[in-house]
Amino acid sequence: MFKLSKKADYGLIAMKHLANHRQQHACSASEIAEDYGISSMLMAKVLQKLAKQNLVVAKHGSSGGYQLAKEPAKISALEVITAIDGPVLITSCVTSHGNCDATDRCSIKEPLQRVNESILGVLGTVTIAQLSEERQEASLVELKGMDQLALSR
Amino acid sequence: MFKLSKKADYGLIAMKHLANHRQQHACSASEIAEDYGISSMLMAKVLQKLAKQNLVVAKHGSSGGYQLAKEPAKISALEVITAIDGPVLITSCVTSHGNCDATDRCSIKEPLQRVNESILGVLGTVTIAQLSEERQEASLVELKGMDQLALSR
DNA sequence: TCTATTTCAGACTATTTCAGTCGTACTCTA
DNA sequence: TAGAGTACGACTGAAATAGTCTGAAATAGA
Repeated sequence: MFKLSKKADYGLIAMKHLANHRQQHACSASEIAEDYGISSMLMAKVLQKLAKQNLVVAKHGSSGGYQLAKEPAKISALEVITAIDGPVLITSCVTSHGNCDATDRCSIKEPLQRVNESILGVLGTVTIAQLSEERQEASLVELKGMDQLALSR
Repeated sequence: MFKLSKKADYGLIAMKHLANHRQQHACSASEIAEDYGISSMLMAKVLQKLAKQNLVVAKHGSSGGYQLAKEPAKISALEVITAIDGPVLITSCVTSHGNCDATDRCSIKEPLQRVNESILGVLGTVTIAQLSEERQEASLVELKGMDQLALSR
């Protein structure tokens, strides 16, 4: 279809949680998992992937856990999603190694790549900070403005 | 992940093909399928779905086939994709019936919905006509401009 | 009216992907 | 050094997807 994987969802939730608890101690995977009613095993897995991409920092040992590696405003949703699910590719053709068996015939590839970039742009624009600020007018208006632009012509 | 299904791909390819052969006779499913090296059974299935949503018109009988129901410029990629894969929903939470079992806790839903709308906007902007015009400067520039807008801030 | 061609519809199978679990090893801190 | 935590890969079951098959109805032309 055209959906985020659940893991990516969880990743975004976790990032938001960490953003809201920046000042405090590191949050353990199970702590976050409990807050949202998700299996702690699974949340741990998601956080591991985020840690591998240096989006969060892991702190071992007792009273350990995870913390954001950067400021929430400097982490985009796109980064989180790609960290977990790999690169965002709208079609399988789009990738560089031509696994599209109709390379020359599949004439739709090139324009779709452009669409893909647009979507990357949208996802890249949204930051964790925007997700976590509860419903501050500024960001919502900004996003809304963008919608209209995209729709306008 | 975050990909179009192959069927949606095929759908777009078929629509483009039909757009390029508008003036001529109706194209049969197997004719299109052969052109792109896809199983004709599968292509038929895809076209059936498109016909059900009134994006193409089917003509039964010998020398029958499919034709576009509207002008290529009036059909968006979004229409084609939703016709085949159903509504585009970035998260499973986003749907109206709350199948997100953490409705009140999953605080990420609301901002993601906004992102979803942006993506719908992008897909709704791209028309079959734009896909089929080989590489006419105008449309490319327009799309490029949109990318930059989305990326800029 | 007969036949060939083509769409239509839905059931069916196979394959791939995804979600989630488990087990074990490693790393800190108290 | 014990307990709390991360790290990582293998594994399983379920669900979505891709693709096939069959039998029917519609149409054009001989």
